[in-house]
Amino acid sequence: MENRLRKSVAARLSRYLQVASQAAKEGMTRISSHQISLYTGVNATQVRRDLSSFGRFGKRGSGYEIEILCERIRDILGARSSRSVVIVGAGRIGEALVRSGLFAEQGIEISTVFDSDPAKIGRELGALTVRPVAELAEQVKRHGAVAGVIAVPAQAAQGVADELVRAGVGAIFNYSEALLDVPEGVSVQTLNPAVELLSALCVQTG
Amino acid sequence: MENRLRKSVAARLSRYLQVASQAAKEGMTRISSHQISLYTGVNATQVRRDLSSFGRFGKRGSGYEIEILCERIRDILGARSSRSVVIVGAGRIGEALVRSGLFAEQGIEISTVFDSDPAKIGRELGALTVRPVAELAEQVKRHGAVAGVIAVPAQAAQGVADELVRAGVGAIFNYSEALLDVPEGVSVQTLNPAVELLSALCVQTG
DNA sequence: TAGATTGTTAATCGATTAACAATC
DNA sequence: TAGATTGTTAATCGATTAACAATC
Repeated sequence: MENRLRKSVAARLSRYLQVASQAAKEGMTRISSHQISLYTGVNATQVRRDLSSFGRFGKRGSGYEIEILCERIRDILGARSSRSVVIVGAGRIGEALVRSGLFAEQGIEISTVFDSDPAKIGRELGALTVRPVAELAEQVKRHGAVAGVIAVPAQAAQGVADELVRAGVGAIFNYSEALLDVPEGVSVQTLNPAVELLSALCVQTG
Repeated sequence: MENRLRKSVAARLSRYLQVASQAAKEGMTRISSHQISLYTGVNATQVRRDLSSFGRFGKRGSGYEIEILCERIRDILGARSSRSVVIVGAGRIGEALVRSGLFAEQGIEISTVFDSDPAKIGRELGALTVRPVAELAEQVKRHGAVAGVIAVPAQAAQGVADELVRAGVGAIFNYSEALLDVPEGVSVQTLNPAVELLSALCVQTG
């Protein structure tokens, strides 16, 4: 229970940090709980409560100073993150993830990108080089990766999941449509743009 | 309140349908609330309650027949969906969405894909042809699109949002990192793979 | 000062969980 | 029959919302 609470708070803090970082990039210097609410969909009172539980760093009348806000949230999340993940599949989704600057912002390192297609191996993706899937276990261990992202076609997904589990990751993020079976103790989350969009569309236009 | 309840239920039903459809593709014929729970992350009791509120179509002892389950959920969602959306941006995310079969499965039509890059206009993406952004308002009206997906770089996102609003869509799904400002009455949801993954990672490994 | 927004309390609502009779 | 799973109830917990004093 204690753990569950902390996790849902951490997930929301992560969203606040993303919004605050982007707001800073767009030249804003202060942001209110109401604005954070607009951009994240999280209730404004909830935003204030989440933040105030870690100290009073808002200013009544003017909101939160973005620079301080980012720093504080990074501190709070930092204790529990600074983690490394690997991505399997250098296709559209894999590439979009690797090229996103959001991970670095939250102290999460994408340590390696794998693909099984010889044509893709060796290609540069941002700062990374696509490596052969055969190196998966070795690289996961070397970087101490805690999570693996599956961004391969559905028919290859279970095989990749098995290899990730064997390599020792505790969490899998599945961007394929496949239903993955993993041993107890390993968590799987299916997260693909179409799934997210459909759920959201049902909520919006229901 | 009534409306809010229905919407959250609709979003969950959408996830159940996605899992059931995929299970059918993988050759399964029956599925239990526990299995649906494993694959969606929604509590098994919640799954049973959501489904039983629309009638008793499970079989005690053996679970839900997938074919019947899909049919029933499609019926339930069908009443409120059968909608059309447009996608702006034929890059990695736009392409991933267009090529996903999940939309058709839920009676949602991706009616048009736009891009501003002359090199991309005219390209075939699945069954669609990439069209110039200049046609946006005309196409939104012709297809009665209720939602627009923004899958363009952050610096172009606000302009696209303005055009979507002017064209009359009520919901925007924002896959860029930009913070969008829209008039009251238009909903915006930011949904990008990196954001989703980061939130999920905080939940998993916090 | 006046206006705005935080931090916090209290009330309500929805989700989660355990439990179990009904029944396939 | 025995085993499994649904449909449903009851208890608990977290999220949402309204409200407002404190204060920048």
